[in-house]
Amino acid sequence: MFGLKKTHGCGEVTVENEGQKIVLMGWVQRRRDHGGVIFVDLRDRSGLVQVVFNPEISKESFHKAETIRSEFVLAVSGTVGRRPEGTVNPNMVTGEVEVYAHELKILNAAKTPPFYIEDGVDVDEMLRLKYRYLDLRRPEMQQSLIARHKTNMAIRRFLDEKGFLEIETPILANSTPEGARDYLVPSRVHPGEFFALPQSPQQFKQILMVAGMEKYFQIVRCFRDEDLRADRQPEFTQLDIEMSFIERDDLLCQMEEMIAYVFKEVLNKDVATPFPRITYDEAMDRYGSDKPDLRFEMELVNVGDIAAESSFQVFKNALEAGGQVKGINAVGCGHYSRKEIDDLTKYASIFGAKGLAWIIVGEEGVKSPIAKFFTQDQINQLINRMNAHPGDLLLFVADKPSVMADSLGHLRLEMGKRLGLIDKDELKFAWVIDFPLLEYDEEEKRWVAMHHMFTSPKDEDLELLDTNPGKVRAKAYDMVLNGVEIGGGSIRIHRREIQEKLFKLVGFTPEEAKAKFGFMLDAFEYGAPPHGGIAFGVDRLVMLMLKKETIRDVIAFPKTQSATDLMIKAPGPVDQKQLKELHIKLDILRQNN
RNA sequence: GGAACUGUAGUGUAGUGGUCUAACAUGCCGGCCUGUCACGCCGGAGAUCGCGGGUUCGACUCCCGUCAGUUCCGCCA
Repeated sequence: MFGLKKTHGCGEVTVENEGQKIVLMGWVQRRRDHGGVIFVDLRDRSGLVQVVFNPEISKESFHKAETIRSEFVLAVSGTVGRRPEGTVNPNMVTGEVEVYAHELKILNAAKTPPFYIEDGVDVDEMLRLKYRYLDLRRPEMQQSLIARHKTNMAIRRFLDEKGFLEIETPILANSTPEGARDYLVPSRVHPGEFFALPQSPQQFKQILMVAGMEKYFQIVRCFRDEDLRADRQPEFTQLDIEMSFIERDDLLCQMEEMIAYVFKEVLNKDVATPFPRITYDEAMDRYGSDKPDLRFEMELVNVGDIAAESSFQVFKNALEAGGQVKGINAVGCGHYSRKEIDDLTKYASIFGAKGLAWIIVGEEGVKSPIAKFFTQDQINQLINRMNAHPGDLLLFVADKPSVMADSLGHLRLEMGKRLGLIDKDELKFAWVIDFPLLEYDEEEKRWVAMHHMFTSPKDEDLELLDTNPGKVRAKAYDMVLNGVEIGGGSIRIHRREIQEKLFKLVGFTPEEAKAKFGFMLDAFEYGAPPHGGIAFGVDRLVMLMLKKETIRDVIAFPKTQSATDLMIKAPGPVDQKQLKELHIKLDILRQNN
């Protein structure tokens, strides 16, 4: 094609190749023109190597090299040599060698890129996304996508060896009640009807169990039309898994093994198994979160009993209304200024806390606006309970349990960060188990499934379904890593009468249930095996493995927070003709259209 | 739907009411240079300060609105 064939990766040239004639192809990282000799760092996926253009070797190549610029695409044939003494570059993997160019072909010129193609860039994310093909040339980004590939491969290898089948399920599926907002796709053939893109292949994978596949997995795109976050994209990738004839602990063990395998294969890191298991109740109680970051302590301490004895009306009112009073000990933060504490109060209020009570523990008594409501004995009890010492700052939230947990739990994380208690290299896995089956939706005045409607109650809680649905625990579990939920699943209901009870509890009439899930109920009539599964967020998993702050950095073409693609400019308008074919009329006025 | 932060040459920043006729670095262009590797030296070009409105004698700077990006709340079984 070019009369040349690439023989080596730029980053793969070593002293072993000394004297060999090789052909490199790649992009110009940097040109250093010394007048009489030109150095070019050539880059491809494998790394960088220095190419030397010297008129004594090839006058023609030398003159061509005078015209090249950053990001030109070159083919270079040349001889590998050890660098002369004193010119070895220890900062470069290939720093001991260089390639003396005999022949240079400029495969393509390039405009000057809008930002530097190098790691650690501090460039507006808008630009990175608009020119994603340049952003992805950066070694850091290439390494991320390589690690993601390796993760996928390791997962497939592991599951294949364990007898799992990778089976594809439809992307054009249907809308299901509950859950996130759907992305809809109009049907041309059926005017007025719509497909929905799957929020997960939940129903298909259960059907596959009924179909006798026994062990299924899929690395699959899922879609949810909800607002974005650093760790949430409208389309994201799940590792979806389902197994028949297993119980919860079989699945948990296998998944631990799989995760340990992946971390070993991709990062060469040892992950200790089994993972600690913590119940939902305990997680909420001790950490104020159902995905606790176990890399540091600072647990929430219940001081309700002491607060009840005090004369602090705010605490007492909260308790009387069924709330809780808990605190954390921000060790060594006794020096915090009024403003710093005000900022923490503001932070707590984001999560609904109406206030933040504080006590600074000093050598000689405490400093606190609420101290006057407590006897000295009660203060001492608080200090003892919270294991506080002079110089510590105690922070308290009193509210209904959900608000208290949310605000104090987040405050715990914030203080953990500020105090440097979090070791970024640590990997703290845990299973959170025994989630509630249902939660009460105040707005809709009804029970809704916390996980989904096919999640099995725990056997010992079955009778509570009729008497106290809120107390029923589910055979549901989340895998948590460093305070991030990376996977979640459950053992499913496979008995019809329990399924019907569930539908009834969440307010589905038999007719509605049949309309929405009739195919599943039908399927379950034909011999559904006991089964259960789990789904991992692959983007989040890889993000954590690579210590990235956002899943955008491990997705090749992510969307902005307003769910647009800045490179391809999606979404965008379509022709009237297309809309007409789909029988769609817009009820908005669009200018210039 | 809401809150916060950000927006100034290609890029990253400085500039907080008046020599700002907008500075610095880097990149870019031209010249010189045979051992550099963030090469160096000399010279040059490059910005209607996101957009719209207002306050003011005067606005990059203050106010209001708007757009975009990011973070968070709501939302996300």
